Amino acid sequence: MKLDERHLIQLAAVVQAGGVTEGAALLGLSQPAVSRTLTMLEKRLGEPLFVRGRRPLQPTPFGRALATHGQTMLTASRKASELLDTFREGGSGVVRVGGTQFFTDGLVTAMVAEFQNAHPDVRVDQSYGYFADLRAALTTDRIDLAICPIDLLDEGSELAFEELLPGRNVVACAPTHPLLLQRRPPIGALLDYPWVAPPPNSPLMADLRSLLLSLGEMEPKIRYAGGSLISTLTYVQATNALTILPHGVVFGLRHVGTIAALPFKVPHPERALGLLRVKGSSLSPAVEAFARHVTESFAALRHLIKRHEERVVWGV
Amino acid sequence: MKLDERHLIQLAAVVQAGGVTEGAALLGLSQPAVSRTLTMLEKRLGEPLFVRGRRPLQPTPFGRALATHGQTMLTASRKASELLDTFREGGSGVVRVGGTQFFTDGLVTAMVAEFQNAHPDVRVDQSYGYFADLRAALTTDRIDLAICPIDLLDEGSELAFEELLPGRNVVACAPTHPLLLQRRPPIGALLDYPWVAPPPNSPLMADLRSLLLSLGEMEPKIRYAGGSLISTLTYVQATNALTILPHGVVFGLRHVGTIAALPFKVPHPERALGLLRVKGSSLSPAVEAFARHVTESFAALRHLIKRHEERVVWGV
DNA sequence: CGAGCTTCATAACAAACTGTTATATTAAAC
DNA sequence: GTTTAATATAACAGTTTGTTATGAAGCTCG
Repeated sequence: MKLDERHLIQLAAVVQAGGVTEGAALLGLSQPAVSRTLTMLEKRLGEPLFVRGRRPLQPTPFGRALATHGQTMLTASRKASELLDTFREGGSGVVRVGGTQFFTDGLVTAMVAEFQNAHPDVRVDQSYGYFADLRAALTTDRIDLAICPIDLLDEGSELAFEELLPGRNVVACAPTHPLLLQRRPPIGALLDYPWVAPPPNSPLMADLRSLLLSLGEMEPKIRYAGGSLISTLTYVQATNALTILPHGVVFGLRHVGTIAALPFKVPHPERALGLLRVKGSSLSPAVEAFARHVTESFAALRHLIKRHEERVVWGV
Repeated sequence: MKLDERHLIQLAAVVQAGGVTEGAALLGLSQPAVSRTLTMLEKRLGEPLFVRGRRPLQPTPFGRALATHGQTMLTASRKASELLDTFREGGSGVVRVGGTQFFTDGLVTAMVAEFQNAHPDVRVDQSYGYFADLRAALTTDRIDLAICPIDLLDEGSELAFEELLPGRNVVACAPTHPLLLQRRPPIGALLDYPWVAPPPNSPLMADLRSLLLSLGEMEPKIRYAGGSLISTLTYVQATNALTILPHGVVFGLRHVGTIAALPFKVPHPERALGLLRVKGSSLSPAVEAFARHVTESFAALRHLIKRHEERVVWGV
C-alpha cells in the first residue's frame, strides 16, 4: 500500500518533536492540520501510530519505524530547498564558459579562481575555441558564455555582446631583450629579430600578419608557432624573439616578470574582447553572477591600465 | 523556498526513467499528471528542469541535482510501503511477551526461536513474572501477551484466557536417581531425599508445599531453592535431590536427558497454563501471528504427549 | 521530405486533500 | 478540585490531484 509522503513527513516531525503542537510548528503548519493527518493515517493503516492517551506523546514501535522513513524524506526535502535557494542566488550550479586561448589563460582563469572563492559550489567548465566555434557552441547551448575577440562589425547577430577590453595589441619580448635598452628604437628594428607566432587560426595571428605586412615584410622570420600562452612566454623569455600579444594579457602579467611590451605603436585591430551570450536567453543565477564578476573584473583591469598609463608611457 | 515532496519524487522518476511517460508509469500515474507537475515546477522555480525541445528528455544540471533528492524520497517512500506491508502480514513488528520462569525457559523460548525462523524481522521482547505482575503488565500495555499458569476460577476478568496445557505436575529427578530403579516405589520414599524448591512465590512452590503436606511432612528437607530452570536441572542432575516441575516442561526436555519424572501421581492443581491477553484489545499482526504460533505449538505438544502416553505409562 | 509513430503539452472537470480558524475534550499539574 | 496545556473535532474555502480527451511536436524510416 502506498503512503502519502507528506503524511510520513508530518509523522516524523511529530515523533521528532515529541508532540503534535511542536511537530506542527517544526513544519510551519497549524496543529489541527497535523493532528488530522495522524488520525487519518491511523485509520487508514488500521494500526496505531501512538499509544493512546499518554501525554508525553509516545509512538508505537511501528509508528517509530515509519517515522524514520519520514525523517529521511524530511531531510531530503530540506536539502532540496536549500539547493534551490543557493542555486537561486548563484551559489550553486554550473557555468560553461568558452574563450580563446590567450585571453582565457592570461586573464580569465584567474577571474574564475577569484569567483570561486566566493562561490565554492559553482562548477566552472572551461573550453577553448575561436569565434566561430564559440558562436556555434553558444547557439547550441553547449556553453553559457564566451569571452573572445570579436570584429566590431559582427553586431546584430543572435548574440549579445558586451565589450570587456578594447582591441589593442603590443609587441612583446623578454624583459632582458636588447631593444628594451634603446630609448626610441626604430620600428624597422622589429624585423631584425625572429618572431613567435600565435596559433594559426587565431585573431592574433591575423594581427601579426598585418603588422609585419605594414612593415614591408612579406615573409617574416617565424621561428616558433602554435604554442599556447605559457609556451609562448617560456619561449620568448629564453630568446630574443618577439611576439604579438593582447595588451591586456601583457598588463595582467606585469608582476610576473616573464614578459615585457616594446614601445611600438601597433595598429589597432577593428576588434574588441567581448563577453558573448545568446540574446534573450535566461541564464542560471550562477552564470549571471559569473558574468557580472567577469565584467567587473575587466572593468577593474581597464581602470588599472588607465591609472598605470598616467604614470608610465606606453607606446612611442 | 519549500518544495512539494511529491513534485520532487515525480521529477526523480522522470529523470530516472528518461521520459515523462515512463516516469509516470513508474509511479503508476497518468502521463498528463506528471507532465503538468513538471511544467508547474519549472514555472514556480523559474528555472528550467529539462532542456526544452530535446527528445531523449535531458535534465538540466539543476534538474538533475534536485532529482537526486527526489530519488531519496522515492526510495524512502518505497521502504515505508514495504514496511507497512510486511508489518500487516505479521512479518515485522515487536512482540512483547511475559511468562513464568519455568514454562518460558522450558518451552516458550524454543517456540519463539521457531517462530522467528519464519518471521525474522519480528522482534520478541521477553520478560518474566508471575500472574499478578503479568496481569498488571498486560493492562498497562507493557506486554502484549502473557503465558502463565492461572487459577481456573479467575475467569471473567478483563483478560482473555486460552488454555495451553492442563495443570499437571510431576516429581522430577536425575535420570540416574535410585528411585527410578524401583518398579513401584512407595510414595513415602519421597521423603527420604532432599528437595529442590522452585522460586519462593511461584505457583510451583505452592504445589510443592501442598504435595509435601499431603505426605505428612511439615518441614520438608529443602536443600536448594530459588534457582531458575537451568539451575534446578543442573542441581538435580548432580545429586539425588527431587523437585517438582510442570509435566509439560519435563516432557519437553525428554530428549535432553537431564531430567526424568518419577512414577508418582501428584495431585492436580486447580490451575492451567494459559495464554493471556487483554480482552478486546486489537493486537498487531505480528503479535497475532505469534499467539497463533504459540497456541499451535502447545496443541502439537499436547498431541505428542497423548501419543507418548499411549505407549508409556506415566505415573503409577 | 513527408507519413507514421511516439512522446509530450494542454484542456476540462470531478474528487480529494490541504490548510485555516474556532471550539470541544482530555490529560497533567498544582 | 481547578487550572492549564495539549490534542481532537468541526466547518469551510481554496488548491491540488488525478482522470480522459485531444492537440502539438520530435523522431524515424522509406
